[in-house]
Amino acid sequence: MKLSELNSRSVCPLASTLEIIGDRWTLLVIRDMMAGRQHFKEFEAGPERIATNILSDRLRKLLAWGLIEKFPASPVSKQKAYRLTDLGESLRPVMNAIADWGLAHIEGTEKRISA
Amino acid sequence: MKLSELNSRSVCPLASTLEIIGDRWTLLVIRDMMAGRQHFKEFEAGPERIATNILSDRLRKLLAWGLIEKFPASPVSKQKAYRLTDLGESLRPVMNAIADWGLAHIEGTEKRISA
DNA sequence: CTGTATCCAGCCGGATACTG
DNA sequence: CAGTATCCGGCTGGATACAG
Repeated sequence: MKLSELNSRSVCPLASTLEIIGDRWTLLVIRDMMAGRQHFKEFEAGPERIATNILSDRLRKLLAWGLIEKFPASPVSKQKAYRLTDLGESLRPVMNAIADWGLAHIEGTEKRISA
Repeated sequence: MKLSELNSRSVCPLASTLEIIGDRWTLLVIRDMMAGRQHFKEFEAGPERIATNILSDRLRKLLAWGLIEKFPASPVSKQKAYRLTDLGESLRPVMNAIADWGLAHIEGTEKRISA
């Protein structure tokens, strides 16, 4: 299911975007990639402890939508890694807006992304 | 459960905010209020056809978090209506960021919120 | 290491009926 | 009008095992 084939509930850009990022996990995977993480294990090791089946599912969806891509982790090994496409990168303002709100209004949140 | 008592999955402001708006309905209710809607029936009549039990649930949560409030719809009648609190209003940049992204990247979306 | 598969409890949410 | 209640199918997601 490509982004262009997304069947939205309505013509509303908010509702349509929520079909993609309107859940509790997708944006966290994207956050990790924005922080430079590239491997399955790295995503799995995040502080929220995403389950492997959920992670697998989200990676598949993000690939299908063209928000992320696989690439060779090194020229020699066959190992693959994930990174954001330009389209995925374009979510950065969205991520920042959400994170900024949390930082301003939810007690106990911290700016630094845990490494 | 007040916002100050939100038990987040992590210290990450993104993850924490997603505990509140990380679903496919909450932000749509907020959108409707930002568009001036105030009554249960008006939210229910939105283009995405939210189910009444879901709407009821989200209104309750938003009230508990202090993002919306009830107020008398008119000085004479006892009718109540909903509106955003200042805290709820502060989500506007988040809403706009998400809607802007959809408008730019998802085909078929339209700027105008259906009245 | 990078995932996929499976079991399974519980929540989400659509449809509908009903109450104040 | 403003919700609450209930039925119930299906998805979400945690735990664990397993495969390439």
